[in-house]
Amino acid sequence: MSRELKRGTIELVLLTLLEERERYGYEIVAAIEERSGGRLAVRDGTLYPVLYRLEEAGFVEPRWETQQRGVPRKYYRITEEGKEESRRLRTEWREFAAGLDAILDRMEDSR
Amino acid sequence: MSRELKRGTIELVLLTLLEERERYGYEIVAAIEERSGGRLAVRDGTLYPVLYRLEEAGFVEPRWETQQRGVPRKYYRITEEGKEESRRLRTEWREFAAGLDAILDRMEDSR
DNA sequence: TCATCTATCTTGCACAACAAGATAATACCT
DNA sequence: AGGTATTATCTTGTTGTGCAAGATAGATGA
Repeated sequence: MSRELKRGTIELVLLTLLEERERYGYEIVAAIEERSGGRLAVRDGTLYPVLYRLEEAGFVEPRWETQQRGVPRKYYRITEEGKEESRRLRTEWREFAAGLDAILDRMEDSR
Repeated sequence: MSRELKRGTIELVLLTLLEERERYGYEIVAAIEERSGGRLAVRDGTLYPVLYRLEEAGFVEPRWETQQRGVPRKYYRITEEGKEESRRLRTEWREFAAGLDAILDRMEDSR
């Protein structure tokens, strides 16, 4: 899937997945691929910087968890501000998609 | 509307509008705003470089038209390759939107 | 011991949309 | 005629963000 289309949507995807429950980065990478039916994919090198941006903005809060077995994981929890931002981004996405579809819908192959 | 969301979609929008009929740059700016119900907007400084990219790729062909009155206009016509590209981008957009919606749809406010 | 897996993190790059402004021809108003 | 506004195209420099590539490190198993 084109890199450009993803722009501006990854934050919304992360916040949405974190609204369901706490997750750690590596887990989110897999969740995105699975939940989108393989249509979306994000590299971990992309994901971590996004999580830092969200953290700095106060939308998520991290918590280290040392496992019985395996490497320590950094779990992220969404904040109230994060939920608000998620709603805002979701609305913006829907507005955008509706606007674009309004242009595409006149094409003969349009759905 | 956020700058980032638009990324990668402007070429599709232009090709779609040009599939309907020949248009010139300044006209396209207005058409985008009108047809999207005011939800999308693109500046002319953004649009012209996109048209050059499309021209260089062989997806559109320009033609100068000197008006009886007013400044000369550069009309763009879509090529066969351009129509193919338009279909390809349209499919890609729908796949992407479907993938993203699959993630969003589990949220309680999800439509 | 060595490879593999899980997991986090960093650096540098690419590229598209935008702001801001330049240019030019014409139209309108006084 | 002169001055301002309108239509229209084009250019330059900035910015943000996704990605490739690689580093690090602990745990596990052959």
